[in-house]
Amino acid sequence: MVRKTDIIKRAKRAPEELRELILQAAKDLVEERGLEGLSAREIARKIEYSPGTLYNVFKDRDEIILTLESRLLDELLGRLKSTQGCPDTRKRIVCLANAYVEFSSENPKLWSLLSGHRLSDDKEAPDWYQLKMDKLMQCLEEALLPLMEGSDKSDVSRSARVLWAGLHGITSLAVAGKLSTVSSEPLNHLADNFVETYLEGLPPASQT
Amino acid sequence: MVRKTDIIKRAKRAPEELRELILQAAKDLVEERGLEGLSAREIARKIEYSPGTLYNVFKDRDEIILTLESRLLDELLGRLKSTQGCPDTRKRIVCLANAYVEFSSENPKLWSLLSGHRLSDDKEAPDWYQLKMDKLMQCLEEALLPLMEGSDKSDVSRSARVLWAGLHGITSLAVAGKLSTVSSEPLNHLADNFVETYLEGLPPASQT
DNA sequence: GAATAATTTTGAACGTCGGTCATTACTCAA
DNA sequence: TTGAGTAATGACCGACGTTCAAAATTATTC
Repeated sequence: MVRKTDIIKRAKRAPEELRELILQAAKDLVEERGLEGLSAREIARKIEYSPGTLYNVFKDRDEIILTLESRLLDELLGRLKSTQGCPDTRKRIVCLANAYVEFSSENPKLWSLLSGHRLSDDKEAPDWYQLKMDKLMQCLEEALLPLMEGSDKSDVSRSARVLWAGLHGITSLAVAGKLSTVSSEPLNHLADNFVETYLEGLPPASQT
Repeated sequence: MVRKTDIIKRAKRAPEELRELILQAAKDLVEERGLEGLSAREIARKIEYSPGTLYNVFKDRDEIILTLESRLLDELLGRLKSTQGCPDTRKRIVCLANAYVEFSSENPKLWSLLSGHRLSDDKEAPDWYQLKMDKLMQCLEEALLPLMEGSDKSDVSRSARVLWAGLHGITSLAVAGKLSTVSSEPLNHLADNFVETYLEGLPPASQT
């Protein structure tokens, strides 16, 4: 026997459930078609709601994308934290870099949200986004600290940013296929070379 | 006395002239409103042609953007070449990096075409684009060569790519405002630190 | 000059998009 | 059962990239 609620189109759902449904569909869409393929209408089609519904849950398209980015950063942070085991300081940083590169390679289209998505108009990233960035940066700073005992806090902070930006540059160019016609050098070779050489070049730690 | 050709809307132009008109309008548009603000219709409005006309000159929007990118790369290459004067090898590379960073800061919106523009669908960058990249890379490789006398060609090539990608990462994150909530560290400090530290970390040249 | 051919420019039309909001469909407590 | 409150809708807006038959303009020929 068929109850009415089996047929209705406009199913009521718990708000959280709907939110997750939207985000999952959005993620799938990006994974298979990239940022360009992510449209409100397409999400709506996937989850069998009308486009308007999305705007009861998210302010706009940017907010959906930023939420995906946020979760990406969370996941990345998790990966980085789980590489803390290595006793040797340098190796630990190389591990961090490898985790970063590996993560970016696993799903390039998703990853490229982080480098490819620009906010419309001139509005800037929300606070929680910057906070997440800071956490990531802190992770790098902590790993760097033992190598830079004699340096200012600001030096450590600068080096962390340089490492971060460098990895970002390598992965985002690689994902965009803009790094090399010929070389086809494995991504992690570039990343390893970068990290190892940079660390090697840091001023030797002075004991106090 | 008013001749007919003074009034007509549909002025005939030399094809090259029209092409330049379009590109100039496109460039202006990007400079003031970024990639998002660059629409075929808006270009057409600016130059007082109809949208269709653009498609007699360019295949599609991507081609216009790629042409802008190409000219950017040309200009950058020019800047890099004009810093070759410095006798000291290390300083010369630092100069290259500074030229790069300076160039990217002069017009951030234009610059961010290079990092922000993704080709639609899955079509890849045209050959001449890759060739230009190779030239840029060659420029770096030449500057690196004296520092890496004992190394393989492939090592030099790899280091050039790392330098390039690192600079790309720093400038593109900076342009996107994603590098630091607090620090507000001048861009060139990061770039200098990156280049100098990386160079310092390169294996010492072996004399043969 | 007129007449014809060749070329350039047009702008309406198509399908898409992000986003809005009055209307509708549904839920549930009284 | 009813009526208030909530969730979902989908037509609508303005804008987009792109196409293409038709129109306007220029070139060529007689």
